Amino acid sequence: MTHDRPRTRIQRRNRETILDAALGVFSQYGFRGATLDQIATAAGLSKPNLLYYFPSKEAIHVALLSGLMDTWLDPLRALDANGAPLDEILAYVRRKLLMSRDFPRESRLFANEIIQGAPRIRPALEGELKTLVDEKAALIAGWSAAGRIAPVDPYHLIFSIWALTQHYADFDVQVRAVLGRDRDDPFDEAERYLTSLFTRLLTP
Amino acid sequence: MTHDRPRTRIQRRNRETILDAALGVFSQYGFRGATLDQIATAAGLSKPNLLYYFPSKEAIHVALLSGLMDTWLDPLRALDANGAPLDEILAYVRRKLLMSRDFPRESRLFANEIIQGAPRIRPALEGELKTLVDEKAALIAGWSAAGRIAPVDPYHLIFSIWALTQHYADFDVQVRAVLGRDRDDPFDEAERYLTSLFTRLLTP
DNA sequence: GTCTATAGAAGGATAGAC
DNA sequence: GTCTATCCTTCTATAGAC
Repeated sequence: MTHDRPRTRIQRRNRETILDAALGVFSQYGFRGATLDQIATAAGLSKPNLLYYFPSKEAIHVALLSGLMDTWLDPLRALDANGAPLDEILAYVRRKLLMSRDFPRESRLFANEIIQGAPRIRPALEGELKTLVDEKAALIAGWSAAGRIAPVDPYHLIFSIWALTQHYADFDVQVRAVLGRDRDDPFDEAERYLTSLFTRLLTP
Repeated sequence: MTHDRPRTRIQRRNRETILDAALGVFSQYGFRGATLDQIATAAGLSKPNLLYYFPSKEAIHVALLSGLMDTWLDPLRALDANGAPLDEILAYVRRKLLMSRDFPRESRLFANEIIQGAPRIRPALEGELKTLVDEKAALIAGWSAAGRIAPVDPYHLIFSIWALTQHYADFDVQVRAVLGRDRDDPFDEAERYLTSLFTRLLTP
């Protein structure tokens, strides 16, 4: 059963190589726009060899997506009810921005999936994702009601954190085209800008 | 020359039908993921008939994109140096949010193109787009320096307006999945939230 | 202008040698 | 485990009848 749990080191390594190559291709072209040829070339393997490790193109995509949702939600999970409200939210913003900087392909893979109507992860959106957001929104609403941060819609606050941080990964090309080459690293600028934005927004 | 300037009413109407159908397909699947069959079916025409009006799949895509950039920048162009700074920026946010609500397919078409590295509109990003943003950023920087709005990086302010408004079009599925069915129209909520956000951010 | 039929290339997946 | 060869489907685009 090569397609279930890899046993040898070679198998594990090849699966990783394939997933890494596939991440690059899927994140740029979407599921339908990506081809096994592109992935095989990027992975340095033959097309049939790909299909020795994964039963189909879709299986590769699913493997990427199922690992992704957890990684994607980790920064939000870490939002701590016992911390200082503003600090907690600013730290969340920074974690999310770091993910955009360090894992832009994952961000674009996710964006592609959502733009296409989330055909493969809609259940996770309405389940796992919604559950976690509901929980953290309640926490933020509590902070807000207690006057520890300014009054704010907690759901749209979370949306705005997603939008503002993922923008720097998903629209990287546009950001760099507009800023030109004579400026700081966009992510350093973004960190200062977003910190200031959320501080002003949330300070009571 | 059917592919240049349409003459008859039928030609114009069919070209519009095709472009409308293509907008739906390209915006969801991206250029490579879209097929002429899908577009033909959506347009209610045969595949060869599509290629009677446009010379190729790419020509349809290009036709959509070239019209798009102008439409996309109109709300920013309308930012008026003679208006009240905060009102001008809030009005810009509202115009952009309305475009997300009323033209989500255009927003996703643009998002797909950027995520894929902007292979067809990179020149427009570095030219037309950058020029306009530079001009409006200078205007905003002037307002900021004069103390008429709070100090702010004008480029990242513009990015944040794009990110926050386009998010409600491009990630519509996710927004609705998280909010569930028992809430207001997301766009009404978003308008209140974004107005409040930018008011707090920019009030001196 | 619109259709059926089809060419020719590219795509996903399998067979079978090594 | 990995490859070459190949099957079958789908895709873009064209030919040619009407």
